[in-house]
Order: sequence, then C-alpha cells, then structure tokens
Amino acid sequence: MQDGERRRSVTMRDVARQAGVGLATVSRVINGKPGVAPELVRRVTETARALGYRHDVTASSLRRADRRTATIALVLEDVANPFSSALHRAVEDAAREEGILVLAGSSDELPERERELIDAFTLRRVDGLIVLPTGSTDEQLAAVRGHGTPIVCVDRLVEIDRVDTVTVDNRDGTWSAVRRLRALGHRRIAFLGDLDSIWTARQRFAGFADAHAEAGRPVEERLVRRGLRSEEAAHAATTRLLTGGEPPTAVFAAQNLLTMGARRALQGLGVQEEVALIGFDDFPVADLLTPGVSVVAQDPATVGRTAARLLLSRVRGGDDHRPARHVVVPTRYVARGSGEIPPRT
Amino acid sequence: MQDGERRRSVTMRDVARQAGVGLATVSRVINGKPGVAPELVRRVTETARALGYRHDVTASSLRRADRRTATIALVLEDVANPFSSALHRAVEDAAREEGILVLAGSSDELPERERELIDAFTLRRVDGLIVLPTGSTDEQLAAVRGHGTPIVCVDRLVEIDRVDTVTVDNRDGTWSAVRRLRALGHRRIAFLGDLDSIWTARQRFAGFADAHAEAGRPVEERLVRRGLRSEEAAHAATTRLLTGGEPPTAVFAAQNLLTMGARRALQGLGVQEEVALIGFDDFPVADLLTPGVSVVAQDPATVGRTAARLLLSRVRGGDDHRPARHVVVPTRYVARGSGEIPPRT
DNA sequence: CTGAAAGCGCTTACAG
DNA sequence: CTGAAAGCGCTTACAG
Repeated sequence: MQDGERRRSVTMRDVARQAGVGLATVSRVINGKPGVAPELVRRVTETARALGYRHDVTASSLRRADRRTATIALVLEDVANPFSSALHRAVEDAAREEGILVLAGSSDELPERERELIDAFTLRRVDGLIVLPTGSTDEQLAAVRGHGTPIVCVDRLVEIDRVDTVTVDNRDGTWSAVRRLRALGHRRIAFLGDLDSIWTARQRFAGFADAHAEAGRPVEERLVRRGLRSEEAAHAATTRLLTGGEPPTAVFAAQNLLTMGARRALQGLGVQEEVALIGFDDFPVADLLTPGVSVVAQDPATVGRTAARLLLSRVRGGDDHRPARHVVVPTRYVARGSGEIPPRT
Repeated sequence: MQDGERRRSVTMRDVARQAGVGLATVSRVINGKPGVAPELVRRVTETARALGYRHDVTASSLRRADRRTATIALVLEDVANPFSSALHRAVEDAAREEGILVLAGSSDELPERERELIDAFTLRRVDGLIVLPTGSTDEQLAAVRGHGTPIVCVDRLVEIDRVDTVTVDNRDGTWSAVRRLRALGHRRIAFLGDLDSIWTARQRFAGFADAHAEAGRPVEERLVRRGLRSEEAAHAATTRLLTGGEPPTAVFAAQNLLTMGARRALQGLGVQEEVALIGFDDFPVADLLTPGVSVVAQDPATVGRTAARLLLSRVRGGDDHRPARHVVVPTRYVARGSGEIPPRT
C-alpha cells in the first residue's frame, strides 16, 4: 500500500469480477448512464469505492465515439506575462464549467516554439486550441483545423477557414489616445513599438499614423522606434530621444513593458511631470505612480472568456461548420495624469 | 479534406498496409527504435508522411510499459497571480527540456476546488503533480502519492511521505525586515496578513513576532490585522489603523496584494513619505513609486525550477524511493526607500 | 436491463 | 531484423 511503484491499478474488470457483474454494467454505472437496476448501481458503486477504483479518462476517450479528451490547449506568448495569464485564467474558468482541463505553453514569440507546442498538443489529441499566433504558422494552423481540431486565435487577427479570432481595437484605441495628445497641443509625439512582425504592433502604429493623417501632419520618422523587444530597449530608446535635439513632448508606448521602460527613462531624467506618456495595455499599480500612468486598457478576461466560448461551442460540435467569426473587444482609455500633461512651452 | 468532421484519422495500421510492412515495424520506426532495416525505415517514414500520419500519444501511453503520459499538472492558487505565473513559467521550461507538457489550474485557495483539480488531473493519469496546497488536502495528497504519482508541494510546507517541498524562508525574511524597522527606531509596527489557514501567513507572522521577542517586546495585538484576503481589505485596514489613536509608524504587509492595498491607503492619506512600509513578495514597478516600495523578494523562478527538477527526477523513476526532501529558497531584502523611513518624531 | 465480444490506436513479448 | 498475436483500460453495438 505504501509502495506505489509497480502496482497494477484496479480496473473496471476488477470491479466487475468483484461485484459479480459484467464489464459493460460497470462502465454504465461509472458513466452514470441510465437503465441499470438500482441494486446493481449500488453494488458497483460500493465495490468501486471499496477497491479504490480510479477511472482512466484517457483510456475511455480512446474508445469513446466522440474521441473527446476533455482537454483544450492554450498557446501563449508567455504564461507569466500579465496579459497572457489573465487571459489564461478566463479560459480556465470557462473550461471548468464544462469539466474541461487546460494545457498551456509559451511560444516566446518564436514561430518554431509555437509550432512545437501546437504539434505536441495535437499529438495528445486535445479537443481544441486557443492560440496567440506569432503570425508565421498559418499553414500549420490551417492544416490542424483541416484535420478537424477547432482553433480560436486571440490577440491577433488571422484569416483561416473556420478559425475564429478575438482581438482588440488596437488601431482605434491608439488613434483616439494620440488624438488626445494632439488636442493638448503636442506636436512632437514619439512612438515606441514592438516587433513589426506582430499584428498588434502594426495595428497600433497604424492608429498612431491615423491620428497624424487626420491632422494633415506626416509622422515624424525620427520619433518612431519600432522593433523594441524589452523594457530595457524602451528605456534606452526613450532616453536617447529625450536627450537629443528637438525632443518629443509626449511619448506613446505601444505595449506594457515598453511603457514601463519609457516611464523608467522619464523618471531617470526627472521629467515624468513634464513629458506626457500614454501606454497601450494596463499594468499593476500604474495608478500609484506619480503622476499616474494613463493607458489604453485592454480587457484580457473578456478576450479569454469570449475565445473559450467560441472554441467550446465548436468542440461541442453542432456549429463547427459555421464560417470564422471575428470578434473585436473594445479598449478603454484610462486617464491617470501622465497622458494629461500639456507640452512644455 | 476541408471537412474535418467525422473523418477517421490515419492510423499505424494504415501506414503498415500501405508500406507493406507489419504494424510492429511501423511502431518501431515511429518511435525511433533501433534495429530496423534502413530500407524499411525509409519506406515507413515516407508512407507516414505521404498519408499524413499523426501519432496518437495517448493511445501509445496506454499500452506502453511505463504508462507515462508525458504530462504533469500544476495546481496553483491562481494562474493569473504574478507569483504563480512566474512559477508556472519556470516549471514549463524545465518540463519542456524533457518533452513534457503541463496542465494548470487555479484553486482560489478553496480546498474543494483543489481537490477537484487533483482529482481531474490524476484521472487523466498525469505523470506527476506540483501543487501549491491550501493546507486541507493532506490525506488526498497522501493517497495520490500512495497510489504511485509523484508530488512536489510548493510555497507551503507539508509533511507527507515521499512528497518533496520547495518553500521560501518566510520566517527569517520577515524577521530580518522587521528588525530593520526596529533598528530605525520604529516601535509601533503594524502587521497585515493573509488567512491564518495559510502556512506562509503563519510563518510570516511568526517572523514578525520573533523580531519583537528578540527585543523583549510583546507584539501589540491592536496593530495586527490577519485574515486579510484582498487589496481592498488591506486598504481599509491600513486606513483605519492610521486614522486611529497611536497610529503605527511602520507597516509590514505580508503579501503582495496587501502591500499594494497598504500603499494605496498611505497615498490616500498622503503619508507615504512618513510612514514606513515593507512588503513581503515583490511586484512590478514597485521601484517606480515615490518612494519606492521596499520588499522581501521571493524568487518564484527558482522555486518553480527546483520543484520541477525534484518532480521530474522522481517521474523518471530510479530515485522515487528516497524520502521527502525539503528545499528552502532564500529571500532577499530589496531596499527602495519606503522601508528606510524613520519614525516621525 | 444485462453481458460477451469486438475494437479504439497503439506497444510489447514471442516466435521465427 | 520482422510480423502475427495479445492486450493496455475502456466503450459500444449486439444479442438476449
């Protein structure tokens, strides 16, 4: 009993023998199927408990008609990043309601890593996949989808047959935030952005450009820093911009790590009260900084919940034939002070 | 090809038939086992690719001698909380090295929820479990462990046969931080703590008491607030303490959400520069607040990595007989200003 | 309502 | 080196 090592676990067969019934009856009782004599139900239940029977879900899904494993998988950029983990949690909650478990993995924005994860998950026959795609795996996603596995992509738009997406209004959110800066009188606005291969980075830059176009002003390329991958990179870029000639009077940081890096740079130069800053995506205690950091806030919980619902309805079957649906979740501007600073005159 | 619905997937049998070899040979080739004629290896590999064969890992583990599923599960308090998600990421990285996937779930500190998760995971025959235990599931953990599944508990100490633990030096970390406050001259130090059912909450309070005992002073119960479950609760408690008679000159918050709540309260009263604050567990941009928030920092990545290594070595077998090992990861005091404020005279 | 048989997709002795 | 057979733990027609 103590040495769990090589002990054969107790199977339905054991329970059947012990209870003096057929294997099929045990299966029916364990699965709560109707049409078994109450007396047998009692005997089987009792025996199973006495013997310490543990149902084997993987074996059962193998033989089961629908072949469902009651697991879905989540491919994120990094399970530890706040946006991803909030999304993860929302997916977990939606899955739990249907008794579905979730596997998760981090691609680190590497297509190769994303491919391996999708591969490993499908080899385990997960019932569905929610992926935050790097953008270089469309054919693989299409193939997996073609083989029958439902997929929902989050955060980034992809156009694949029967692959739903849940994204956020990156472009509009950015446009309206930058517009505010312009309304305050800012004319030299810097843009800090992530890798151009990332759909959201392109969308946010487009929104930035929109706000300039609307005012009939060209984007000043010298104030644009794209391809920034870390807080440190944003810190360095911001410091350089502010210590150069004709420095920006406002900074728009298109991602939360970049926002933190930019803010760190502003505080390093002691100008956090003079140079405006707006970030895309919220982060913890942004409101406790002085001044508070204004942001275009996303709603990762809604993104995750929506994605899970779309996925689970396809997994349940019935509506898996419907064409891809593309849901856009709105963002919300949160004014906390840093985005309300007028240009230094 | 487009309608993935009810299409039978291609099996090893199909590949065998098509390649004109036996089923066993296909299995050998797919699993990269030695001792198959090169010509057959080629033919099978080719045919498998041509037919779009996808190995079924769950079916294979069912028949396999070791019955391993190459998955482990993680039971956290909340996958979205920064400590948990950093730990999760470290576990994922260690597991990836061995081709192992990870399932994760959130207990929300509810024993019932934790039980359900452990149950669901073991029904899926995961190879091992890493759990951040609520503290009320010891018998279940012992039973699961007794049935053969390796388990490592993190963050909280439990004493179960052959269940390793990885914890942090909560008591010492707290003791030495509170000691610093005393050295600065603080005599009225408030303590904000989480639920008493949580092992770490008790340990941290013990460290708090140690620092008082060492100075021959009793803990002032009126300054102690335990059982706080949220940022809001900490906010309210702190506000009440500071606006009452003989207010504390320093606050020790024994958990990161509580630290944020306390800090929000201090800023609400405008006394963040006058009342000292030290928190247990770091949080993002704590250094960007004014003053920066001093903390006793934990190292979730090391906790996760260590736990994963302990678990995986037991999963690989060989050393699963060894008694439980209890690893303690050190904490580190990070001075940022708020903990260095002397008492108001 | 019940059970013996077949079989899910694979791996593993076993015999050649 | 190779393949036919048995079987992992279960579910599902099928016949009674």
